[in-house]
Amino acid sequence: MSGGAPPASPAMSDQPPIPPYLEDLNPEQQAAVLHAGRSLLILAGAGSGKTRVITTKIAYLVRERGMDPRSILAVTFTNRAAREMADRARLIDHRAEGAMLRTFHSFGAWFLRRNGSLGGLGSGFVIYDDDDSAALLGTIMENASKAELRVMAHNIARAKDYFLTPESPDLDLIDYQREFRTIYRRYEERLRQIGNVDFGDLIKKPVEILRSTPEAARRFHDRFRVIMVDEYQDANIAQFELLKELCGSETYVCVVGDDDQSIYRFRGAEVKNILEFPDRFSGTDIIRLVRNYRSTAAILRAASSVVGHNRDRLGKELQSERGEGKRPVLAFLPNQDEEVSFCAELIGASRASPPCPYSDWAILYRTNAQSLGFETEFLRRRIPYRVVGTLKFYEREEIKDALALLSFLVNPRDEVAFRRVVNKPARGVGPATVDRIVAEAFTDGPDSPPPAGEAAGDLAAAARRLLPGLSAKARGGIAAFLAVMDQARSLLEKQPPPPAPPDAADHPPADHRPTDKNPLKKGLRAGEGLSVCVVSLVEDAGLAEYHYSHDEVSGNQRINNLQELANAASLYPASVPGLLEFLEHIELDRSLEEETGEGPQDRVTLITYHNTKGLEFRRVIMTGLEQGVFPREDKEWEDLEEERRLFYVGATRAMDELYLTSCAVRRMYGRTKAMDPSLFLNEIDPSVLRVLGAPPYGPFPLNRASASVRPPRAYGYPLTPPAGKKGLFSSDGRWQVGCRIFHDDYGYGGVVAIEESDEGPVIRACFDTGKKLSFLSLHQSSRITKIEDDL
DNA sequence: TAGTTTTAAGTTTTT
DNA sequence: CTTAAAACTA
Repeated sequence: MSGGAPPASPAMSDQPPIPPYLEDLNPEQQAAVLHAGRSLLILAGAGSGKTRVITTKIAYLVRERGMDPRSILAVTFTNRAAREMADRARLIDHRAEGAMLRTFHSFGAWFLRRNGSLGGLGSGFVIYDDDDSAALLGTIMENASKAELRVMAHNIARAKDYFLTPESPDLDLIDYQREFRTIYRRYEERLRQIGNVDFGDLIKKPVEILRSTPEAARRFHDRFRVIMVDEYQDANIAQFELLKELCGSETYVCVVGDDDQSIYRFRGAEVKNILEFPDRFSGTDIIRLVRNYRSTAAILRAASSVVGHNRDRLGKELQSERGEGKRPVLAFLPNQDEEVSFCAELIGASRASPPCPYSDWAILYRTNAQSLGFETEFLRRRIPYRVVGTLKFYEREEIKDALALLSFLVNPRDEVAFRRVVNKPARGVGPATVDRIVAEAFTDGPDSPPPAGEAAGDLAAAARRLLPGLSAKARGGIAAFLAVMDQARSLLEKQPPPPAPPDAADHPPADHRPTDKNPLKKGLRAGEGLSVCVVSLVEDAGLAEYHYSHDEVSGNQRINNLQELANAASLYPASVPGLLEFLEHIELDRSLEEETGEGPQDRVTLITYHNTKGLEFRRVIMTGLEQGVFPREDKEWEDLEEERRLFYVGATRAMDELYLTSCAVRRMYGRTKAMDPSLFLNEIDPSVLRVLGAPPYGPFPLNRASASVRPPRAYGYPLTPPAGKKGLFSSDGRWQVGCRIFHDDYGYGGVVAIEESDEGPVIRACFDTGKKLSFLSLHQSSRITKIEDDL
């Protein structure tokens, strides 16, 4: 680098000399870091080092400009990005730790905990997810099917994305039906009475509060002098409004985005936000980052040619700084099993000579369901993998039940939680009783404002009031339920008064009694902190016993899941704030923490295209490039353009090698369906690809020459036992005692005995999990595979 | 009414 | 093929 002054704005003339950690940046990046005008829009292509610019800028402001880190707010869209940004900024200067780095939603929750009262919200609110919203709508739309409720919940969520209230004229754009407005209004009303918020409220309510309370706005403008937004192209209208309200006249705002990477339009993201940013924030400077440090030129060419077919884009050409590189490989495969095998073979082959770590590989797919095939096959082949994505863990019945108990504990107005758990396990409390309690709790009429403090809508209090008038059965059940809640609450409240920070809980609560009191309790272990409360609640409410006795096999798993939830809770203090923090964390970040230690760290990544944003891998396989899968359905115009951007995002994750796979036939809904190659494949100049195989109907139109390349060999592995091995063979010669097998459900095992019967050989197998299974050789289930012994 | 069996439906993508 | 919702039985 020349060492000359970077192109900075005139105001920067009194700059100190360039610190060493800036010297590695290219001139545009440096300019972005040093920029100090009014507001800055960074148009940053994939792999152009935008995260680096933001983190460096944070460190620079703290270190060179003497800025108080607490006055810096950086907003991202995913928790992963927030964490990574914090880590990287801290590496440059530890003081950057003091900056606030959060997702939009987590920031909204943080704001509302402190300022919610300005909008009629207590600090003890719980965040409703889409399922909870649908459940609440169920109390409004008496006889609607689950599907209808979900559609309605979705529409309301979208209305909030667009910052539309039930009164907004534009509401018709979401759903033109007359009832929508009414239901949305009633939903808001009920949510307000209950005192909880949904996802959309985490953005929308702060905006409303900042607008209606200038003092609050001023406080924020005083505190946050610098605001940065990453992945700005994914901001929706409501988030844009929030950004505007957070910026005072003195606030420096810097947003970073790439219009080609906007992939959340379906969730209300508006590319307009980028295009119109300079109009909305006067004095905006624009810096473009087009040098790509991640991918080879060959990969960028393939990625660009697809997104280049989009009409609505600013248009830019990324310059690779990494040389030409290998041509991406496009493989046409017969079906999805071959696709899975192809991936496994590629990965296997890369482990030869200079072995390539598993973690260099990522397999991308369009829908989460597609991970299944890879998982089973990789398990079988012992290829270590990790699945990135939202965890189904929190969708599980037992977990949701436990969370509902906890939610009700902190907010006794939570009707959704109450309805879910008051009679589970059965306590003889029927719907009629529940309805009476709810009515009693919320009778104060629709337009009387909820009195502060004294619980209007307190369902526990209402239940207690009604107790004498209930039938004996219901009375007993309600009393038991209330007693459980009371006991759990006492665990939270009579904690030692010294404010115990999460990690300074050096005196674990005295009594962890695993099994004492009740012999039926199936040993849920309480650890530290909040887990004591979780375990107590789950056991006393009878949930543990309920699931345990329900069914030996799956019951055990459910107990394990509950145990895992309790373990997670042990990181939080056993107090009401601790519980709120725990619930909020679960609601807002459902990706599980990287479990450290367990299993190998070197693993292949299985991930949806959407989830890859911000990540990079040396080798990427983009799967399912078929019409209907990717792009999904027959999308048109904007929708199709969004799918192209998604392709672009996926392809630009690859540093060194890129593979594309397309199947001729795919199983869907259990039926086999013939597939056409993805439209995107036609949009890539064939000369930039190396093509293996051919699509089902005639040659690949754009590359007849390469199409003649011999198709990949049949992948798979031996199904016959290695010759010359001793052992007891079945009469049909397919099995021998001692041979290893794999079952999709039970895992690895071995054949322990072979008997002959009228219907042929009977194979008796024992699995490593302890499960035993017998089956006829003749009727070998497709779930069972014989595998070669590792000798 | 609770728990079971039968039938229908369905798959984006995420905070 | 899996999962959720309606239908049915004890």
